[in-house]
Amino acid sequence: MPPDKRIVFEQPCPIRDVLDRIGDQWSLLVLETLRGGTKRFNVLLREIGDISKQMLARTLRRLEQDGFVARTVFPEVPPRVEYTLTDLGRSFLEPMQALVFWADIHHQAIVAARQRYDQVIAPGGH
Amino acid sequence: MPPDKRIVFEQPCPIRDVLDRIGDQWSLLVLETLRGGTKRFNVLLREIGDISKQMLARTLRRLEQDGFVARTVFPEVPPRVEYTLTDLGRSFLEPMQALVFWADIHHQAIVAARQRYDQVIAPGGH
DNA sequence: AATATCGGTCTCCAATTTAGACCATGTCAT
DNA sequence: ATGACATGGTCTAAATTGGAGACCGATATT
Repeated sequence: MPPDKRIVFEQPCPIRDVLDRIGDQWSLLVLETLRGGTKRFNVLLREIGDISKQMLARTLRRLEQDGFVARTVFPEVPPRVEYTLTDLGRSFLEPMQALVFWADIHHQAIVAARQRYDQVIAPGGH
Repeated sequence: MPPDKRIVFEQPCPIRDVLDRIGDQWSLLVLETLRGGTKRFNVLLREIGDISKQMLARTLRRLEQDGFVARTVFPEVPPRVEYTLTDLGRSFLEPMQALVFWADIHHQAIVAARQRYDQVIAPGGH
């Protein structure tokens, strides 16, 4: 993202600003995974399954930056780093929950729409 | 996305499947823009402002595919193509609205968190 | 010794996104 | 008649982003 894509009229547009952050491949998924409680880096990595270390590290750093998660380092060997939702992060789970419910309820409709599209529109093309 | 990243245990995981679609740079923004009613391609392009033609076209095609928006072509010259939310698309606006409200309410907290991060954590590094 | 754990970072390569040219067609002003 | 403009895209080349896997330092385990 260019440094100030989210700036409109000299002020950040809240919606754009927030959507730009959580609207990526992984943020929502990480947040959803942390709903289950404090977790270590490698636990997140394994639970999510198909995220790369690099992207998990980046996503967590941005979520930390924006105050959604807190990062705690334990100076042990081997190192231990725990990630946990902040109050802000937890408050975000509520609207997100609504989205997850919606997804559950309407998933079939989406799958059906895809099939219709593949059969009716795709062969002829636009 | 590899063709079947969203397939888990031989069945699509609804949450992953839906989040993978709407969780991209542009889908939520396009949907939010269409909340205002039926719009033509170039109107969307101008209202969103910093999306490229190609990405708008792609995003709209996927939203159409998944049944969120309907596409109507008027065989005029110059061509006219209108995009409008379907019932499914409109039903999605409700949980999304919750997200938008949340963003409005908590935007300041996020901005504050960023400043804290920049001042406290960034200089020392991790 | 070797090997594994842990939380990353780094490099290299593949995939995605962007900017911008281009297209066909018809209307409007010169 | 000629040129500019509008529309809804698509195509290409260049820039950005993402993934796979090597690597690290310190210690415990085999």
